[in-house]
Amino acid sequence: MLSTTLGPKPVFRPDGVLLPVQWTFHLADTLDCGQAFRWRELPDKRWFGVAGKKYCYISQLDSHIFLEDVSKEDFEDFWRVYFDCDRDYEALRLRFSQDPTLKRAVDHAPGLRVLRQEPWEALCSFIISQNNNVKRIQGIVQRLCESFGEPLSPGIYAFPGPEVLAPLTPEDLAPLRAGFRARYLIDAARKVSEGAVRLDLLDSLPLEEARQELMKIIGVGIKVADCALLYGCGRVECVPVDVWIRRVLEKLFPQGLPPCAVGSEGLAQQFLFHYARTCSEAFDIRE
DNA sequence: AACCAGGCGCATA
DNA sequence: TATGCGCATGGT
Repeated sequence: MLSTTLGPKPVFRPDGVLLPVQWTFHLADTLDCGQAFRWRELPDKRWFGVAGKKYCYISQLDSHIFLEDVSKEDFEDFWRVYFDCDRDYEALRLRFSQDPTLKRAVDHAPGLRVLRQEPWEALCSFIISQNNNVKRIQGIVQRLCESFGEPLSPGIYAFPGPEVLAPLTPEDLAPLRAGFRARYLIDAARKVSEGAVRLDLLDSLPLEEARQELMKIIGVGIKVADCALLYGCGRVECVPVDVWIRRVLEKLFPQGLPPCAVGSEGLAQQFLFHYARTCSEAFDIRE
């Protein structure tokens, strides 16, 4: 599904980068659908977010997405991958539309994209996500970055690396108010920084081995592992099953996801997750 | 004031 | 293998 025939190319200008909306890219659906936790919509409707060691302001225009003050180099080296720009989402939409139920989910948010985040950042974010809600996940991640992340610009902080968190204690993390998840973050940081868990192998390992590698970490079960693999390693064949997806699968796909989703099940999952959460009466999956 | 939130670890059978 | 419970915190 990777394609070089995406149509209009990005336009590089001195004041930023323009992405054609023919790529099917909707900011709100993509940045506020529970896959990343560092994006905020500002009062002027721009979105601001930090990812890795980069940050940017983005806005949704009629025919383009505008990445403010982003250089061609930063786009090519970072945001292009982050925003999954080399995937043909129009072709994906057509393929998923072969199944009537999946089509409804895709039509509900056709501009939804699955972001390719940093593995460590995705891992930590979804450790924090367990038995938690999106608002509080966002708050904990923000305090984590403000407390321990490298300053990129006044008031803007990178996500702290594993080597920063590894020597800390749960008491050090108390200001995050992460609760029982604090010791999970520290265990993850220690094992990753010591090399006991190898994040660099996750995109090439067979899926089950990649899962087991992540599940060496206390507080990482199959769901958190699958989230790290899908959102942090581009493993789009991987389906994190949370309570929402479990209900969707039970009610709508008792035989499993349809053939048109094979190989991209994780992407299908994201459309279904978003549809179930924002349009539950259509699915009728609540009791 | 219980119950829930993109789960997981542990005890028990 | 399969349940059920507690877990920190904060919002309804």
